[in-house]
This record gives sequence, structure tokens and C-alpha cells, in this order.
Amino acid sequence: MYTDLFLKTHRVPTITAEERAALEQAVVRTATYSPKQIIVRQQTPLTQCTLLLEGFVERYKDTPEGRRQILAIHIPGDFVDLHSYPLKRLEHSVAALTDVRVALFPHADVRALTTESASLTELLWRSTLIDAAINREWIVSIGARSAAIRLAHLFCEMYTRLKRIGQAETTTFPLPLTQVDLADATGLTAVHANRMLRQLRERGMVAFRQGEVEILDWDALRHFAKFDPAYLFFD
Amino acid sequence: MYTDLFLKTHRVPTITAEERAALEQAVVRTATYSPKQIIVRQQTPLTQCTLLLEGFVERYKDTPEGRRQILAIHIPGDFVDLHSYPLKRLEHSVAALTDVRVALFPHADVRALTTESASLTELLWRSTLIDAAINREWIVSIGARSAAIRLAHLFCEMYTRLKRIGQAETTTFPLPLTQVDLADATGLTAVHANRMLRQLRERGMVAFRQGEVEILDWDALRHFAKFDPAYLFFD
DNA sequence: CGGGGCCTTGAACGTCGTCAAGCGATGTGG
DNA sequence: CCACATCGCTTGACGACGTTCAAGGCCCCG
Repeated sequence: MYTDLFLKTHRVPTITAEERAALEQAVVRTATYSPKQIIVRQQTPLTQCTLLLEGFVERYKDTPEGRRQILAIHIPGDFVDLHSYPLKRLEHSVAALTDVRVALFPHADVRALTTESASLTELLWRSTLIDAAINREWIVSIGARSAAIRLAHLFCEMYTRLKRIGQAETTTFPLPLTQVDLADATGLTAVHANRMLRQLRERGMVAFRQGEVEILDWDALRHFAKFDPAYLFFD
Repeated sequence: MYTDLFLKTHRVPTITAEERAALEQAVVRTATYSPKQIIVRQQTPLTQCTLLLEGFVERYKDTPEGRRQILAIHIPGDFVDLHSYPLKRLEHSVAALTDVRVALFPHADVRALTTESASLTELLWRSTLIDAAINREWIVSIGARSAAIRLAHLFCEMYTRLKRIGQAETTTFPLPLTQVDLADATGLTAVHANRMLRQLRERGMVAFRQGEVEILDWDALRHFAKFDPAYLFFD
């Protein structure tokens, strides 16, 4: 079922079996993408939404100054551009980080779902707002935390989210980013990100290498980053 | 009419006179707040949404490290916590910056509106997603722009939004923040914000003093900040 | 075997933060 | 009415966190 992972991570409000079936049937087709392939280009009018089934996806914006800012990292079960339904176009781009499989929901079908079910509407709306809450936590990270803590906090977030969908069973999990990507996500330079990663590793908290994160000491890491998962709204 | 300013700034999708009346009638009461008064405390269960009628409001988060990060600045016509309808509680706080008047919408009535009208649902949903788009632009600002440009960009944003609701007729407009607040919004220290403000003033672009912004040279400022209002979704 | 992507490290630099002091305006209680 | 506290703003000196520039290594792939 296409929507299993999504519904596993979004249990509020509860929906009926019929609503669940209606959501599932709104999928018209699936698609695949290769690493670095652009899924949504900024400012392009959109007519469908993309649910990530497999793989990793990033949302980012290129600045006129020539820098790149990653805005979000998506994992399976995330609607990567559900906000395109009310907005009709996005002000940022979306690209695949790995080989990716997605399910597509035409805006017209989403609208039909919102007409039929207030609970389903609330559920979908809520999922876009959890994304926004993550956006805000990133503002806090970039605006008010040191470089090392920013990276540690990001690892905590990804570990927590991946564990939730059963893709971080052990203390090692995939995070298919380069050090440049990590820097673009945290508002640092690649050079400095590299130094801070070494520090986190040498301090025995977390090790990042070739797209994989190994949690060396979860309690130490969590405490160091002052990670509080409330903003992820795991209700 | 309570919802006039909101509807003036949110014209997509178009709604009927009946839908407009239904929205208006969902207001159960109004309330007022004084400067620095907390309107919503983080993590408190909520049962209503707040539409800002008059005055300025901030959304912010205090970090465990003892810093404060402002996440958004709201002006009349903004729903400051419509996202509390699907989320039920917020992970940040909301406080008044000035004397403030608001209209209150119980969650139950919002739900009733979403049941009755898909267009109204889309309109409300959309407004929360424009807030999220602003959040993302702030990520770009804090993560990828220099201190002076961050401030310049914020002034551009506030000027553009205020002009839209007719509260920035001339080149001078109120922005009831202290320099500490500006620093908390842009991820800077008050000392450095002060220096950058002086620089912007001396370069003849924009002057900020005692809660008022004077645009000295709009084209120069806009160009300096590379301000592109697309993310505000003024359709 | 050459090239490119990614990572690593050093050295020098600069933006920005910290600490500290002082100013003017406002407000309040003795 | 003045003494004094508070708040917001301003400025200087100094230092640090993070950037820039540069070079080299490793590995994969054509």
C-alpha cells in the first residue's frame, strides 16, 4: 500500500477504513528518480503532489549570491510537496538524493478528498504543518546554535525520524548526503562542517562517513544537542 | 468585518459571499493584549485560533542554551496560530509586540468550515503554508546571507507585507521591535545588529530607529538584499 | 592512466561575538 | 523635585568561531 508509511507516522486525527481507502485510491501512478534528479523545479505550476515511498529527497533553494540552502530532508512516508496543493507552485526546488520511488496524487483528487472528509483534510493539512515546524526548528538551529550543535541536532532529528519508520534499527543508519550537503543544510562551509564532524567523532558522540551515521553515544549526543523531539509531533 | 484584511491578502482561491459570511461568523469573540503579553504558550493544548486585527505579534522560541529566536513577525490580517487547528498545540510561543486586538475562532468552527467548503479549506490551509514559505525564506536568510543583507531583507519583507495591507503608505512604516529583537530574529547579537544598522543608514539604504523604518532608497535596498517577493505568494 | 568527486588539513583572514563602559530618555519613589 | 534604576542604544577593544584559499590524498570510473 502506497500510504502505509505515511499513515504510520501520522495517526492524528484517526481516520476510518473508508477514508484510508479513499486516500490510497487517489494515487494515479508511481514514478522513479535517480540521484540529483530534480523532481520539482521552483516556480513551475504544479498539478499533483508527491509522496515519497523509497529513498531520500531534499528541498533547497539557490540564492542569488550563489550559495545553496537545503531547507528539508525527506524520508519515506513524507509528502514532499503536499503544500503545492494549496500553493499551486513552490518557491523552492525538490531533488532526489538517492534512487527514489514516489506516488503521485493529482491536486483534483486531493481536493475531492478534502470535500469528502474533514478528518482526512485535517490529517493532510497537519502533515504539511509538521514540515513547517521542522522548518522552524532549523531556523532555531541555524540562528542560535553553534556549528557542532547544529550538526549534532540534525543527526538527532534524522535518527529519530528514521527510527520511527523502521529504517534505523541499530545505531547506524543511512543519511545519503555529502559533507557539502551537510554544510548547505546547516549554513556552514564544507571545510568547517568537516572539522566539526571530526570533533563529534573524536568526542565519541557520532560518526558520519560516506552517507552513513553511526550513533556512538546517544545520550551524550542528545544531551549535547539539547534535542527535544516535541517539534516532530509524534503523537 | 473581522476577516476583511485577511481576505484582502488571501485572494486565492476565490470564495463565494456565503463562504465569506461563514468565515466571518466563525468568530466567537475578540480579545486584546498588551505589549510583551504572551498570547500562546508553547506546548499548551489549544482549542481556538487567533486572527490578528490590529497591532504586531511575534512567534519565538527560547532555546535551552538561553538564547531566543524569533520565528515570525505578524501584522494585521495574519492568522497567528491557525496551525494550532491541525496541530492542537504549538512548539513555540506567541507574544504581543504592541497593543493588540485579535478575533478568536474555535477549532470546532474551523472544522465545520472545512466540512462545508473545500475552497475555504484550501484558502485557510494556503495561508498556513505561506507562513511556512516565509519560515523557509528566513532559513535562507540566516543560513546563507551576511548580517547586513539579513537585516535589509527583513526590512524589504516587512515593507512589502505592510504596504499590501495599506499600513506603509509612505516610505516610513512602524516596525515595533528593539535592536535586540532584530538581532533575535536574524540570528545576530544586538551589538552587531546595531553596527549593521548604522552601515545600512550611512549607505543611504534604510534607517531604523525606535521601532520605525525609513526606506531611504528602495531600489538600492531591494537590490542589495536581492529581495524577490515570490515567496510571499501575492497572487 | 587521467579526471573528477569527495574528504582532509593547514594557514591566514575576517565577520561576528563577547565584554565593558557610557549615554540619553523614561519612570518612580523618597 | 531630585536621586536612582531601568531600558534601549552606541561604541571600543579584543578574541573566537567560522570562512577563504590552497594543496594534497583517496577512490571510483571512464
